[in-house]
Amino acid sequence: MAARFFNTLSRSVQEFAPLDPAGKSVGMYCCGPTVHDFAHIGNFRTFVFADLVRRFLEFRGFAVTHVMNITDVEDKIIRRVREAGTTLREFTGKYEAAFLDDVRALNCLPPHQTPRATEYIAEMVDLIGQLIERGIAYRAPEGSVYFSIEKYRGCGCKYGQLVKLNFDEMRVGERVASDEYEKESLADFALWKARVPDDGDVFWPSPWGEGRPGWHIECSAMSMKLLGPSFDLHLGGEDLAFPHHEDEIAQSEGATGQPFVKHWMHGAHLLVEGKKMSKSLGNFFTLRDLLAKGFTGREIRYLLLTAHYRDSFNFTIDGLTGARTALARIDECLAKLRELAGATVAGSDAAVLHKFAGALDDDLNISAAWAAVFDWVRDLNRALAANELQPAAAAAALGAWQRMDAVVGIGGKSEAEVPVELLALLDERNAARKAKDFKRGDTIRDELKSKGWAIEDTAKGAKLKKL
RNA sequence: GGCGGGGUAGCCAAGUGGUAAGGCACGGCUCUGCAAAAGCUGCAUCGUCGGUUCGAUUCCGACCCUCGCCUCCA
Repeated sequence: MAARFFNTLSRSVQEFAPLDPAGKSVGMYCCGPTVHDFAHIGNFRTFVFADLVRRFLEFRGFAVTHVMNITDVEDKIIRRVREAGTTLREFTGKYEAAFLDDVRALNCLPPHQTPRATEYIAEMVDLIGQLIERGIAYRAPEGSVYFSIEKYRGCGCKYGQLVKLNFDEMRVGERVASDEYEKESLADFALWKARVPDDGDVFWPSPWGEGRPGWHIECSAMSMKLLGPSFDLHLGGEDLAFPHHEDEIAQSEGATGQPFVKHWMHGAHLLVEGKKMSKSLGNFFTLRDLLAKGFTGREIRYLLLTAHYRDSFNFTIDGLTGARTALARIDECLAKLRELAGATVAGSDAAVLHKFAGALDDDLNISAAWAAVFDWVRDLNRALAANELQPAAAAAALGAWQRMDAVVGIGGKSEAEVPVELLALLDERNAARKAKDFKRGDTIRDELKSKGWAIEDTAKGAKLKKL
């Protein structure tokens, strides 16, 4: 079965087939962070979504080249650099490093390339030059360069591929910044922004004067440079569809005359505690905030991966607590399987993999995929409880889990090493219980608990588990 | 105003023209000296009103509510 994804271009679910004639290589670009602050949990939903797409394509045998840009020059960044009295590189470096730490904490596979906008200025200038040459872009008197949507349409290109636009009804220009009044048309957008005093040291030379690139041109220049003028897959948050991605298409196709991206996928936004995230509501969480509350990256990742990527999702602290319990259910089962399997080696249990992968083939139906996993866990638990599972079957189950986990990236909880002095306490409690000195036994149990370890009395004896 | 998503049990969330996956929470049971942990197990008629149909949560229409985009935004 082939993977089918919703393509924003066609507004329908269609089979994913890469441009590569061999059907093997996939070029995938995901709009990355603007590094002006710590990224929040909503941002990470998109990056975890992109990571899922990449992992699933790899699971399906594609050789994916994953590119994610770092936007390290932009209005907000420049303002904050000025306010902080620091340099661009120092300022953005801090948040870039934090971002990369955060995605690592969420167990996202590192993209193969993470280009910084400021290192591709030459490519952007080239691209703008091509657009000017083709008469699609123009230089305004103050030195900025704009993309003309009218001229672009005039050469037979279509503006409005991702979003149905009705320019007569659109409230175009209601929020246009005052420094953009030199545009010929309100719908035009900046490719190159002329240097202004507030930019400080942040500017580059260009044939049109000193300045800096517009936002949209970054992604066109970097994606085409690294993946070619036409590539397979472009992802981002749903808010980027218009204007950012629409403008990327216009700039790229306007310059090259070739189709830019075959398949566009957009992830829906996150609500937090039922509301749009905002600092005043107190529901604005960075990843760091959540880690500081004691939640782990895998719990957060799991929760972000419980809902379909095209539906808005309500992220709550209660949900995060529930995620912890749900993961423990999987962890417990895996631990029992490992114990039973021992050194036995076997292939992967095909039935669960088939269900799991089939669900994801269907436009990444992750909820159905999890249902397959939990049904499987329940069946295994039944067999384990009835002592009916053979070591070979346990090994096959673990093999299947390994393959599924390569997609969901939840991992297994690592078994914490029990300190020897606690093991001695455990032995003492066992002895006390054997002697029916339950009072002493319970005292030790409480003592262990206060040290962060719970006793689990199982049929095979007492075990310690880290709380 | 234009365009596009949603409304399924206490919460999160799949899905289907023939009476509804999974997870969390909750109840019951097993295990236990008691607990805890773990396991098993129980728990909904699908926003409202009409229509089509032998039959609709699933199709059509209207309405209500909600979220997003319309040049800061994952």
